[in-house]
Amino acid sequence: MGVSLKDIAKSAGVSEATASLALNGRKGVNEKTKERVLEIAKAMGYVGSDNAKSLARRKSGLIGVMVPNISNLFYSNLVRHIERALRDMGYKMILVTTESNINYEKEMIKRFVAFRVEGAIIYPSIKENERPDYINILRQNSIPMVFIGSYYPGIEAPHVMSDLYHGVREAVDYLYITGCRHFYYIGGCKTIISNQLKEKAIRDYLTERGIEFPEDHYLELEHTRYENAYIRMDALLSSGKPVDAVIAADAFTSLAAYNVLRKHGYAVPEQVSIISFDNLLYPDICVTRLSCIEQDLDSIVNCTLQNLQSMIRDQSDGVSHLTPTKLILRDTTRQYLANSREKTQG
Amino acid sequence: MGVSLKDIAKSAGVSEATASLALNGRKGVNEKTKERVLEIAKAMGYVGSDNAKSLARRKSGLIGVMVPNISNLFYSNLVRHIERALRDMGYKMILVTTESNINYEKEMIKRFVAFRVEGAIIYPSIKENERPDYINILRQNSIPMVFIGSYYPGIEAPHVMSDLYHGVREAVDYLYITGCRHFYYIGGCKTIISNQLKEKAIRDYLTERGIEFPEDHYLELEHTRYENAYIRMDALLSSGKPVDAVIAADAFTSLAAYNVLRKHGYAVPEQVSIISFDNLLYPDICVTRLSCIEQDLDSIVNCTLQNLQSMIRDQSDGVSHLTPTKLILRDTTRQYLANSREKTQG
DNA sequence: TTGTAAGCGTTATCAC
DNA sequence: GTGATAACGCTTACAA
Repeated sequence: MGVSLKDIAKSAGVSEATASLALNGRKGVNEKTKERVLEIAKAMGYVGSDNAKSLARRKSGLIGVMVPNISNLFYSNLVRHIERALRDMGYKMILVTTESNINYEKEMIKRFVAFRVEGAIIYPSIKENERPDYINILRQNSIPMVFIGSYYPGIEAPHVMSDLYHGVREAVDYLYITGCRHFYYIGGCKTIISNQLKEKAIRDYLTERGIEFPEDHYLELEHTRYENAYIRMDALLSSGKPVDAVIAADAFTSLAAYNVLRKHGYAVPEQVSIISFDNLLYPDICVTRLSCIEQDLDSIVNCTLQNLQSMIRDQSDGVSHLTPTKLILRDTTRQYLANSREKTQG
Repeated sequence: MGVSLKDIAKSAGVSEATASLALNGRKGVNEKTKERVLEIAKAMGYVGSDNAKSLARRKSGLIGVMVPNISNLFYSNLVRHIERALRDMGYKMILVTTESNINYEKEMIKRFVAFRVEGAIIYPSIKENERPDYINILRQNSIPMVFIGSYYPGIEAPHVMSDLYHGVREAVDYLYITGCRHFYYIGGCKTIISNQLKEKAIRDYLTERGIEFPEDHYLELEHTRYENAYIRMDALLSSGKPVDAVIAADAFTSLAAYNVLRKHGYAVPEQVSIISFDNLLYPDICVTRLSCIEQDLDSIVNCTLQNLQSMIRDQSDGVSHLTPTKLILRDTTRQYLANSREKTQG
């Protein structure tokens, strides 16, 4: 087994208590003794067991972070931001992924409890999740949690996410005033809250303008992969229905839309505009620089962690927060010419 | 604090020992008692503390996995493979990243020890690492480790990685027999073993053919980012030196090379061939489908874990292994015409 | 079938 | 300054 405090104490000829004080840099230890202990510890490669420390201190110093996967640049960026912030706060991150699988999600929630994390950050991703009460096991063990990016309704926990409703409205508005009238959204399942917000934003805006947004204009993807998006867009364009605006869930989905549109002979953005979510792929790498709705990761992460910290420290309830998005106009949207605008506010 | 075994035992009116037996599904417990305990545990949301279990059982069930970062598709894919395999083996993964920063790497090695992981999988990424002896702290705490993807010389531990030497030789051979004579490599620091292997492969092959591979044909990047690669390639082409073959460290580097070549008016692959490492970006998304040297992740991961498991179980030393790569020819290399080949074997 | 008690590696509270 | 000792939450002989 590993080197233990007992080994160090014995080797230094002191009690475990003294060795512990010395190793933790507490005062009240003779300088000589301290040096000797430290030296021996270093020589023997002693690293205290976090298990034992957690038990004895009654706190683990761990924060659980749950995301659907890490092969997606959006999540891995998010995780990176979180880890950096957590490190600054003196916490260690336990990262788990769910692959959007409800069984894994349940398992990982339990793992958080088993690890006795002091707080949990959860990115919801389960589609068919009418009863997400398995999450309440955190509450039963008095582990504070905050949703990030979206949330499951019915769970008492704050969420921190982009103001998708207004972000999408802003995008739709821009598309509208640059002349678009036939809108489509292509992205994830409607059962997920964040997608419902996007859909509602589009529908509300268009309804105010007297334009329909029929159910089938939301191209719902089981998985938001390039291939799936490609197939759906291909079917749509083959049907001959008019299209002049596409809002897409992420860069890959947008690229699929772009490629299909080109294949069918549409000019982007002259005939059809595309607005993507997230500002991730290096602009240079893509053929065309995507216009997009950028999320403010820094602000989302900071707010999430402030929430969590106050929940941990002050037993507070935490408070939900929406951070503003930013519409970035590049090559897949038409230019706005001031005099082309009929009416600005919806 | 969380719900503890004591709470369950008290609530069920049994001793902690009995509750423990029941919860772990051991035999020798009255069926009625067992049911009662289980029911109460479920109602109270009991999840045993892994800390306490690890201490009591003298094993943590944890495997530490260290990669430079997770925002890179290559690493996140690798991690995904590892996690899946680990799950099947009944281990829990502790994932940490180093950002290729030696201080973080040291910190994370210590964290592995502090967590009392049963084994460690390490992807080396530190450039200026003459004395990586901080890794020996694992050995001092008798934690088996295996390097994956590369290794640090001087550390007694097996490594599992692609046979880069022969993989690159195969690629260079293909380029040579399709007519290339002016080779460049663009990628990471030469101080990293895996890069040294690649360089040696190119130099050895070309030397055998009587072709020079001067030092400055290895375009060494501090960080293998798109932008950096773009700048270096741009400088090279501006210098007017002849180029007709580029081997690049990954998809982004290759894309940079491709874009710069096009910008300078070179036809790919007619005038210049490009071979990338790793088969990652969806072929459809890129303008041009990259020819590449594919690594066999499955085989690397399986071998790594078999190694680790036997080191844990049998205290064996583990054995290093090189897995073959596969040359995938697509649109950035010329076609091989049988009669154009002068001599096949190097 | 159940309970008692020792032990895992620490920290923390007291005496000394 | 230092050393016993209890406690943390659990497992596991061993006894009952």
